[in-house]
Amino acid sequence: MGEKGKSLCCDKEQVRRGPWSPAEDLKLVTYIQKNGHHNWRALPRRAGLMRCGKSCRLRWINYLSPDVKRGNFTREEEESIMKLHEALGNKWSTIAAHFPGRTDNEIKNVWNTHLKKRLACRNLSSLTSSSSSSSSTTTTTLLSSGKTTVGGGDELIEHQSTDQETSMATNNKPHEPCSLTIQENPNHQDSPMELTNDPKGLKELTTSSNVSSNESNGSSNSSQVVGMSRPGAEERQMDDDLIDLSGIFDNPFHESDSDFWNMLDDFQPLQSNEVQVLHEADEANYQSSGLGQVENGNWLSYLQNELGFEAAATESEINNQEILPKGATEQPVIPETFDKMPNPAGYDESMDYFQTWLSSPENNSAI
DNA sequence: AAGCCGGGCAACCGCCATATC
DNA sequence: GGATATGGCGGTTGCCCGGCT
Repeated sequence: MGEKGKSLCCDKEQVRRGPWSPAEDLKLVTYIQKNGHHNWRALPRRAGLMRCGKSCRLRWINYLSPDVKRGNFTREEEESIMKLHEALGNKWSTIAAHFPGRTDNEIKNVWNTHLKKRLACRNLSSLTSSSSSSSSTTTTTLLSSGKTTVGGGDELIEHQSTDQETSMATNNKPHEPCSLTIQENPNHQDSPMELTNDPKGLKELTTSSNVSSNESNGSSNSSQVVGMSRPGAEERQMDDDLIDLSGIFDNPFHESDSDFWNMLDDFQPLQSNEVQVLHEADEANYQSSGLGQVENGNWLSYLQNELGFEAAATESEINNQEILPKGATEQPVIPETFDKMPNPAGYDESMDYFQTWLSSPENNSAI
């Protein structure tokens, strides 16, 4: 290939770009659940998607895979990321390897949007405090706009870093301009905590291992909160090279705000001995990818039923690697309107969108 | 109420590494 | 060993949404 490095997996004239629609998501999930993803380039065509293979891969890895941990980063995760970044730099995939269920893209985003600023503030803070005082006293003040709980969204925390925090702020990367006032994520916790003038309470605020951050939309499903807290966590010294978080992320579905994932949650209890129909050649890959660890046959069937689809069942159909609409007997037919489904903003927030879309006579009849 | 602005994040782009022929 | 195909990674962009004026 003369143009090494160029992504030639797709013809830009032919592929769809931009946000993924629910229908596309479903197609991708359906296909991968049935066939695995041994060949990303061929996948979109076989799955009936007008997408670039790389786009499918990214969508799967970063969002649709059941292995992806949905939800917010805990304070500990954030601290771990900062430490790892200090040691590894922008090796996002390496950093992500320490956080099962977290993707490099997600960690990269968290770093760029939150942690980089926080670190900059800490560095600045440490400079300020070291020049003005040698005291190691933590002087955290809290400016509340009247609400009494964290999570109300209005609290500003003027934060001078602790010794522990400043000790981590050794990154030599350029600092972003920032003030010493940090807008704490209003949802940086699992449950409201009373704020008083009690310094102890303030300390808890800044060190609690139960707080979670980056709640993207504020609706937290308690069943999906993945606690990283453990006794003495705040004093825990991190391994420089390896942070073993295995066993912490055991729930493959962690979208705290998405009915889509909630619905999938509902089907976990239904996971059964249903045989996963796989192409033989794909099975090893499928299993080694970890996909096989999560038996999603039932929720897949549910989704397919919701859209009036049923999975290919016979060997020939499987070899054809296509999902057949109900009633179709030959070549797979992806309803035209299926691709014309709108992509409403925030569809992620409600799986009802599938039902709503289906409830439309024209859409339903298209299937 | 409407417009503006900034933050957050999903997705894309281009390059590199590795596998395969 | 070279050419090509594919996967993977990191940087960046652009859209959406909530808060502010």
